[in-house]
Amino acid sequence: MKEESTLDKAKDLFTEFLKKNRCRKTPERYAVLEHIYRSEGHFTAESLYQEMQGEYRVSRATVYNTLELLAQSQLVVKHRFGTQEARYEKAFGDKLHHHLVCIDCGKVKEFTDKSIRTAIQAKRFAYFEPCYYTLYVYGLCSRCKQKRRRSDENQK
Amino acid sequence: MKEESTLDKAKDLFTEFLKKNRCRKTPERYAVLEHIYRSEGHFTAESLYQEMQGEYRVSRATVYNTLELLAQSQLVVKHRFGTQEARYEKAFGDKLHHHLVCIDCGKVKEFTDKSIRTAIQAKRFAYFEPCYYTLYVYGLCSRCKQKRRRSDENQK
DNA sequence: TTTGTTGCAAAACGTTTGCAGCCTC
DNA sequence: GAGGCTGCAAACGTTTTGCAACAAA
Repeated sequence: MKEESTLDKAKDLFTEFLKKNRCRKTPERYAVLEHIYRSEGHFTAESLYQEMQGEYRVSRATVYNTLELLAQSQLVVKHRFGTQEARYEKAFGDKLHHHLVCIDCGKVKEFTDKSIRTAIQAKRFAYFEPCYYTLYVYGLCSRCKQKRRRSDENQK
Repeated sequence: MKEESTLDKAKDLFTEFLKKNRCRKTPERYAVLEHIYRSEGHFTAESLYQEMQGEYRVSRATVYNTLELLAQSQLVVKHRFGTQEARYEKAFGDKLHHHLVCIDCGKVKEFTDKSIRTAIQAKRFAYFEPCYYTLYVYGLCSRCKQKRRRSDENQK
């Protein structure tokens, strides 16, 4: 039995999703999916659009449209860390993780925690069927914490 | 000893915060705080602005400015449930809670869970000082789940 | 052949900003 | 009195939309 790469599996899942929802399998949609699954880390709609320009010609509209489909099919997670711009990341094949967001500089770090994950996944809801979840812990990164301390001292 | 209302306590905390950050105590800022703490549930910057018009004349700019200060002082939490518009809720005096967000209709429900809360609050980070956190569980509310089931059946 | 999808540009939307005047401190 | 804050309107950046052309089914 041949081993399938994460990208291949993601493609299969996307195809299945498109079929189920009677959407067309356009090359643009697969190009977006490929680009995302070949890259690492977070990205924005605009950064994705820019990066893809050399490689495959897609319009911004299609990028947004495809991201919406990928989010619906849970191949991508859409984040809003308090800023105006939405940030995305691939959701399949990666370990589940949570996010630390610095309230001063906006930097985002990831972390994992088994007991948190277990507690959340154990939860059952009477009239709600969970699909996925996001946990953002807001606070100060060490750099910004120091900055604040310094400016507090100056104000005395 | 006189009992202080939640609103009074919130005002005191806000005053303290303003003093600490060398901001002015303007009537507009307190009007916004009062309105928020006299209302229930979620709101947007625009809905807050609209609601306040009869009661106290504040500009949109001041509403945004004050919401920012209230978020910084943690008297208000700012949420981004995947939509473009930010949603806010008061953060002081209310029980800590998490959110269920329907991915089809966007409706938001609250829930609490002690073991989740405990797990999150127990977590320590090496180079990060947490202030607050948000947990959003995305999924389908019972109504939208039924709707999907029906349309799936029709498509067969 | 049908009609969902595309690219493009314009529009919409929520939010931020610049500025003159006001009012805390 | 100084300068932070206000209201207003214009500007901004992100996302959505309308439309004609295209291509998947």
